[in-house]
Amino acid sequence: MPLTISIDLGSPVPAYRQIADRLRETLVTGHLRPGDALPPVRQLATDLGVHFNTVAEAYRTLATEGWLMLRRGSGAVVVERGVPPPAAPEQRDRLALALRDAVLKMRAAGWPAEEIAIELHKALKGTPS
Amino acid sequence: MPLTISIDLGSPVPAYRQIADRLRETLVTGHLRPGDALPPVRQLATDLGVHFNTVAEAYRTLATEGWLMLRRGSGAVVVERGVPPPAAPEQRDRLALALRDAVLKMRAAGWPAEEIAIELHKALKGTPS
Amino acid sequence: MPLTISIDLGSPVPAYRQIADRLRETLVTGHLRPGDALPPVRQLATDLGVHFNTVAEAYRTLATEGWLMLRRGSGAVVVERGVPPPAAPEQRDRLALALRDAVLKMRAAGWPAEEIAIELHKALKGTPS
Amino acid sequence: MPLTISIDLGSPVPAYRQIADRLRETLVTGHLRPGDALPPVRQLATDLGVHFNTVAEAYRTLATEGWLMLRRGSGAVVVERGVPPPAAPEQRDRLALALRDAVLKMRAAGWPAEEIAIELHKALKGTPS
DNA sequence: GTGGTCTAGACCACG
DNA sequence: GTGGTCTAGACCACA
Repeated sequence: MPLTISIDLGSPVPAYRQIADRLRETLVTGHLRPGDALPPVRQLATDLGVHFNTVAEAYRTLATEGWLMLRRGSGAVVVERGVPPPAAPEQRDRLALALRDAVLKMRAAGWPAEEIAIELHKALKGTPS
Repeated sequence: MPLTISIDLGSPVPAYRQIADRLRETLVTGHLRPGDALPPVRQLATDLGVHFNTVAEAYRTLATEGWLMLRRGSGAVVVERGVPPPAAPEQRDRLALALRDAVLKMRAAGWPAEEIAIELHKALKGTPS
Repeated sequence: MPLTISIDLGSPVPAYRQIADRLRETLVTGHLRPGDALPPVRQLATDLGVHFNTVAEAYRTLATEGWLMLRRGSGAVVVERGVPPPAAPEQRDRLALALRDAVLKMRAAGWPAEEIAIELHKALKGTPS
Repeated sequence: MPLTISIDLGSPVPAYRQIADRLRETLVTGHLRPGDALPPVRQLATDLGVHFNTVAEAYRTLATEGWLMLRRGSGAVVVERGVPPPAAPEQRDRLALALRDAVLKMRAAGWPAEEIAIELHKALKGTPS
C-alpha cells in the first residue's frame, strides 16, 4: 500500500500539521517501520494538492520528534526508536487536555457517551505495546 | 463559585478558543445552566489577563453555537437548548478525527493504552444525558 | 383584541426597534387607527418582559416618525396622518436595499423564489391604499 | 471585473455586515463561483476605506455560513456548496420577518404596493435555481 | 454598565 | 504575501 493519507483543507488545523498527524498515525500503528522510506516530498505534495514546502514542514516536524531522519538526496527514512523521551509534565497536560476537549466537543455536538468510547477504542486498536 | 477558569497564554491554541473551550465544558457538564448569566466580558477579561475583545470573541463563538444569547445592555445568558443542531457530516468527521489525533499523540508520547482509557472516562464522567 | 405583539430577544435587532416595527405594522395595516390609545408603557413592558424604558424608546421612535402623539399623563395616541412625507432619496434607497438583502438572504438559505413571492404578498395583503 | 462593491459608512448597519451582505449577493447571483478567489482582506479593506479587520470579520461570517474557505497563506476561496444547511426554524422565521419588516416600512414610507412588487422581482431576477 | 463596532498597529503562522 | 490573533483604546447603542 503506497501510503494513502488525506487531509482536510478548510479545516482550522494547518495543512502541514494534518500531514504530520496522519503520518504519525502510520508510525504509531506500525504501518511504517524503522528503515522504511517515506515518499519524496514533491510526490506526496502533488498527491495531496499542496505546496511541497508544506510537506517538507511536516517531515521536519516528525524529524524533530525523532521519528524520521532526513538526508538531502536520500529522502526521509523512519528511524529506529528507543523508548519515547519522557514528555515534560506541561506537555503531558496539554495532550490530556486535547483529549478532554475533543470529548467535550463531541458531547456538545450530541454524541452519546457510548459512541465516543467506541471511537476511542477504534483509535487505540492496532497500536502496539 | 464565581466561574473560575484558567487558560494558557503560551499555548499554540488561541486564547479566545481556549476560553470558549473551558466555558463549553461548564455548559456541557451542567455547571452552567439555562438562564444563568455569564460574567461581563470586561470582567472575565481582567480576571484572565486578556483584552475584553478576546473574551467577546469567545462569547460570540458560543453564541453562534447556540449556547449563549448575547444582548447589548443586558449581558450573556445561557440559552435553553433544544436538540443540538444536526452537525454536518464534515463537522462530525472533524470531531472524531480530533479525538483520534489526541489519542495517537498520547500513544506516541508513550502513554499506556490503559491510562488513555482512564483519561477518557474522566472526561466522560459528569457529562449528563 | 388588546394588542398582542411578540418580539425575539436574542435577535441582533434591538428590542426597542422590534417593538417599534411590530407597532408600525398594526398602524400600517390599520389595526390601530387615529385616535386609538396605545397601552401604557409599563404595561406593554411587563407583557413583553423588557424594561419600560425600552418600550418608551419605541414609542418615541414612532412619535418622531409622526405616527404617535405622546403626552405626559395621557399616554400615547395614534395621530391623524396626512400624506407620508416624501422620503429622502437616500432613505428610499436604504429601504429598497433592506428588501433586497432580505430576499437574497432567503435565497441563500434555500427558499424557492415562489415561496418568497408568497411571503411578500402575505406582507402586502391587508395594507390599505 | 475586479469585484466592485460599495458600502455606506453612515448607515446604522455595521460595515462588516454590509460587506458580507454585498458579497453574499455576488455569491447568490453566481457572479462569484466555486473556486473563485476573493481579494485579500487587506486589499479589499483599502478599496473600501476600512480596516482590514473589518473585512476579515465579513469573510469569517461568510465562512461560517459555508460560502467561503479561508486558508492562511492561501486566501479566501468560494466553496463548492452542497445543499444549504437546514436552517433552524427560528432562523427561518427571522428571515421571513426581515422581509415583512422591509415591506411594511416601505408601505409606511408611502410606496405603492405595485412598486414594492417590482422591487421584489428585481431582487429575485438573476438568482439562479 | 452591558455588549458591539471599529481603528491602529504589532506580531505570528502558514504556504 | 496571506489570513489569524491580540492589544489598546475610542466611541456607540442599548437597557
